[in-house]
Amino acid sequence: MAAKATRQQIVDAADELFYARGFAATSFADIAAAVSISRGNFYYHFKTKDEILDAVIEKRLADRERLLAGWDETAPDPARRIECFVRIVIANQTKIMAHGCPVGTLVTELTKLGHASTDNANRIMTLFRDWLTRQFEDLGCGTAARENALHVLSWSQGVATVAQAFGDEAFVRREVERILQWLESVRQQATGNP
Amino acid sequence: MAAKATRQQIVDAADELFYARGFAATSFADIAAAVSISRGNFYYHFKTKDEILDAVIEKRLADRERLLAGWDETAPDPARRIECFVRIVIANQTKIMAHGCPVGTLVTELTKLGHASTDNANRIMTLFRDWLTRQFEDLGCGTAARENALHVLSWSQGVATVAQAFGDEAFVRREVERILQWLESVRQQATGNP
DNA sequence: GACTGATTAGGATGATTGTCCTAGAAAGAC
DNA sequence: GTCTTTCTAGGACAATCATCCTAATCAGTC
Repeated sequence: MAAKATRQQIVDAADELFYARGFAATSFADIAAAVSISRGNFYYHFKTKDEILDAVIEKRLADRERLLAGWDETAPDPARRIECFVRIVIANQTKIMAHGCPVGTLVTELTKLGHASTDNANRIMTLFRDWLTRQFEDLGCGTAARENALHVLSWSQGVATVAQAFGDEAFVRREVERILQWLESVRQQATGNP
Repeated sequence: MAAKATRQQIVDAADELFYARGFAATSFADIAAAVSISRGNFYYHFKTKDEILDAVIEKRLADRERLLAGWDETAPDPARRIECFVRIVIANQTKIMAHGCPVGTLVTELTKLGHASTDNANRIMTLFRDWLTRQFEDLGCGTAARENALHVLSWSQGVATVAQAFGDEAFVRREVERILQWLESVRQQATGNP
């Protein structure tokens, strides 16, 4: 139980540090210091840095799956669910302006490093893409569902990058309004409902 | 002259390596090997790694300024100039799918590193933003010019990130068509011309 | 209370890093 | 041809890193 707690603490700390500083720039010592344990103890739980990375990816994946499943249950229709997705850039605005998108920046970094876990990290991107595709299908978009899903995903990545660069809150709000307006027009065209 | 050539070679090699692997993951030895010079010779031209980074940023900035100035001269109207900007994601598609946007990924990395040259790198982002703003102003968008500029910039960053993640060429083409359609509607509304 | 396995601490190791130094080669001035 | 400046080479340095190892401590069982 103490072990479980320690392991969980390590993954949580690594998750935040990888997000804030990047994977490569975060050292064993950094994570150990954040959890207040020794490097030796560290090695007992994770034999390599790549193992921690994979654990962090699994955690992030599980977190996002839970988030999406929650929206599937609570939001009444696909359009509202997509809106939930869109609004996370406002909910997480402060963190995004400081460190960008947790998913996009990790994939970018691992790709550049030629890291073996790149595909693994990409599973989170794929999760978002497929979930969004399902929502647009439910909305009645048919074959355009996947295209629209990638459009929303791409939109979120762009907003995160520019928000990080300029730290412009008003920009984020305007972009959310803009994409929601687009979403509404897609919904009307797909359903025929006003 | 030999010195100038060597220095230029170093900057060019660093530019490519920083793009392909990232700034932190590129070592002195990597750049030296790419140019086939010794680390000692290296130090003669650049005293610190940060100096190389700043030189690379200056080069990228100058390259982009030249690119934009070229469009200012060759393209007949602001809408066509913005279209030139949009189409670079197709022209550079292969590199973007491999390493993302050279500007966006650098800013993201330096921000995470808390690097002193973050603001410096952001000057390239700002260059794009201000140039795009000028184009939308010339188009007659008035106060919406800056908002539209950020929209296009954000669009390009999102496309680059998703293209890098999924390696989907068709997605890039569709997104270009989409934004050009939007651009056309903005132009019509701003100018009143068909 | 002794025993066993899980957990922790902290130092050792070898590789890599950015930085620095010194000596020699090249090149141009006089 | 000598001299001075510019350039190049290659090794030395301390710091940092991921990784590994060994010994101590803890918790639960008999």
